[in-house]
Amino acid sequence: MVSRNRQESGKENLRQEIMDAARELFVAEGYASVSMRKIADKIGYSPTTIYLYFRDKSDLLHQICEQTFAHLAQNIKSIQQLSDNPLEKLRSGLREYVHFGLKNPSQYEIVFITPLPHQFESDFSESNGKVAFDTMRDVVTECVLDNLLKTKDVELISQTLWAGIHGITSILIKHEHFPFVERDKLIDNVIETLIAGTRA
Amino acid sequence: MVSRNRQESGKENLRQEIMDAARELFVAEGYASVSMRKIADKIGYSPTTIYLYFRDKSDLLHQICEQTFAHLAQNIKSIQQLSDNPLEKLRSGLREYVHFGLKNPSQYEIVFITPLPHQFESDFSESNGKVAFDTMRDVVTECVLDNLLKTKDVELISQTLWAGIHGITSILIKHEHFPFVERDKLIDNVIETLIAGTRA
Amino acid sequence: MVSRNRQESGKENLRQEIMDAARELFVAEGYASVSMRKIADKIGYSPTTIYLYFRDKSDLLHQICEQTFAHLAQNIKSIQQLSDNPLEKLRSGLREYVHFGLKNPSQYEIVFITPLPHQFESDFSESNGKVAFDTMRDVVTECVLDNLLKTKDVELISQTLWAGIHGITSILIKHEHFPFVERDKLIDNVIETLIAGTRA
Amino acid sequence: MVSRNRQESGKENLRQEIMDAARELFVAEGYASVSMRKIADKIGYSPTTIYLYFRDKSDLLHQICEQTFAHLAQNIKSIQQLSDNPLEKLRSGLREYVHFGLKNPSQYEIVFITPLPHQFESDFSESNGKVAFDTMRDVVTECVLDNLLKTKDVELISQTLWAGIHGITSILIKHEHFPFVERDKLIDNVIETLIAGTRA
DNA sequence: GATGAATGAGCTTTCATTCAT
DNA sequence: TATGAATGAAAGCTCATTCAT
Repeated sequence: MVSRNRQESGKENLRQEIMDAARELFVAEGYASVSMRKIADKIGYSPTTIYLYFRDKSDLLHQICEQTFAHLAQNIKSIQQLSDNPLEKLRSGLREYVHFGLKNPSQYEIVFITPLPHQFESDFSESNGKVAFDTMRDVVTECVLDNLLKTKDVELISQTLWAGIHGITSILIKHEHFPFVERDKLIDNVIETLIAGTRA
Repeated sequence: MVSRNRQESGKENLRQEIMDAARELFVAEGYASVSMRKIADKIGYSPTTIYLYFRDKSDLLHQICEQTFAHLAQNIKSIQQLSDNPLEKLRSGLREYVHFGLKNPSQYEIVFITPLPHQFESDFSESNGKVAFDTMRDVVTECVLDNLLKTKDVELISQTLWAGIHGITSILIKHEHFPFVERDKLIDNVIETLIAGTRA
Repeated sequence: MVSRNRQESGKENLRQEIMDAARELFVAEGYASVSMRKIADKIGYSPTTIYLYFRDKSDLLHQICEQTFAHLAQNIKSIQQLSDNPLEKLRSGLREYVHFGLKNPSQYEIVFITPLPHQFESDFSESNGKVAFDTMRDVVTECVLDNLLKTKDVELISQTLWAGIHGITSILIKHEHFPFVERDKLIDNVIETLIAGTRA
Repeated sequence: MVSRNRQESGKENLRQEIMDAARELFVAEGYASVSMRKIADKIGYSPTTIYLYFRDKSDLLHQICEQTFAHLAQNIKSIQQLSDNPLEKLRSGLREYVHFGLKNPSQYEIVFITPLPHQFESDFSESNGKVAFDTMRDVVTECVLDNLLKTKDVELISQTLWAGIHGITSILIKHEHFPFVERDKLIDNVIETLIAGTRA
């Protein structure tokens, strides 16, 4: 039942090990259904050990989310810096968002999909999640300033785009067995549809 | 302690009463956080009584979902029948999908969002959820036949649209506290953006 | 380990059974050191069962104390009613107090001796404990009105007397192995000394 | 997080530092409620360090009690030596007993009040507590020899007096929130009542 | 001499569920 | 049909303690 990988993993980053194990379990079974014991079992430590690294269960979840958000925001920024064309920056940012989700499904799920207890719902606006969203909105602003879009309501456009890319990301992650058309084609079509619908 | 409203409510169908109470609680507090006792208290019966009507807690949830799901398919169909214009049928169907999700967030979550214990894993493809999806695809087919869209790939278009409306529905449900623009305006914009991007 | 006495005890008063077991354990090991499991084991039920009769551990303790106080107050009153002479009423009340403690040592200990968590400390003034104390003070008042005592400070006298009878009661209970002189003689001497010292 | 005061305090005797911190915490929160971590935090060391000086938690308590107990016997003796008058020696001894208990309530509780795990059971008769009692009895003997008391039963008188002063000491400690009259006045009255009742 | 890392045992409490009636 | 009584299992969490360094 217990697979000890202390020696193997180099045991240096037990904290990260805990976060990884917890994230996967939270995604697989839901936050409320995952016990501290289950997490501990998964990494081969005692439940008590987790409390050496995290204040309590909700702190553990919180740290996981923040880490993922930071990761996402950073990726999007890096990608966007590769181009000067606002529209192209927008497109590449949207694409990176989806790819990030597909490359890190458990991280994406935990922050954007899995239903969490109410106490966590308000955290979003103060967290790195906001940073990631702001990154995208800044590019929308650029497009608006360049008169590239059919409306100047930056907030409305940004949220619309987010809804779209979150939609495709999450159904691809969650409904693995749905008979989707070819994955990249579908992603492209979603993004191009969103951009086309947003332009004149 | 609990004021019984059996006589008052005059309800004969205790089974339905239980489902209603449970549904409301699941929505308000989340499936995992609702105990059988809470449900029982809400309707003024003992917890034991619930087991006369439902095998266990998950059965109760399952019955609620199926019941509400029948409504989704039916609602979409009804709405679409109000118009002859294919594009209008498409628009009203998309809108109904979102509204249904927002009116029944707990059910929407359960089937489209939440990771469930494996017993429910395959439900989607066999459930009324699929029926609902097929309903939407049929209208897309109509639009394609009328040459209203920029591509004839019905499956690609349908899945793109579904991605979009699932996106807006799920972020509105999950990120309750995100500072969204006015809700109806956002929903409208998503749908119009999707349709505009799908047309010429 | 578990001695079931459900049938034997007539199982009617499980609530009282729990209180008795808990009282004895609290006295023997201290409130904080007694777990709900220990109490449950002692009566041969599961820990969960206790929660059918008491809100939580502190409620259980509270109920035990109140019951004992009521018992004590009632005994003192009954005894005092047997006489009309104020001084005799006082003497018989003091004696009954000591005898009550010695007849019900675990009950006496739990309310008057065992150190309890801070949350319980303020309860005393609002409880039946006050009733018992007031019973004694009323008789002191009678004595004062009859000019039988050397001072008229009713409160001071009452508390002094209480200190004395609590002292003899508690050392007789706690220091069983101390080489005391003959018990009744000692009790009598304490009470007579207190009364003599309180009179002119 | 904890400001170490090793250098600042300049204390060489960590052992004594631990005992002081522990004593204060035991008094404030009760033995069972004080964790080794709390003690360690208070002095700015790790919990592990305590085990370098004490076998375990109960050993720590034991050492504290013995240390303070030596003080009790010594204090009473010192006080009594200030007078030649037997009655005055008796009075000051009684007073010192009460004051000692109130100044060291946790130690007083441990030895005279609290039920202890059986390991401590026999401590009283072998401890400095008995020495203190003997000190008091010797003065009673002096008083009897001087014909100052109404009876010559030294043991009976001594135990009566002990009951009285233990009574006032323990109720003042345990029933902190009882609406006592002014503390020193009450203590004085108890002692004067005991002495008056013991004389003529 | 002192500690960081880790744990087994135990805590109070809640839960879904069963069973006799 | 409905329930009161009871429970096994498990939850999150804290504690005294150990061990390698």
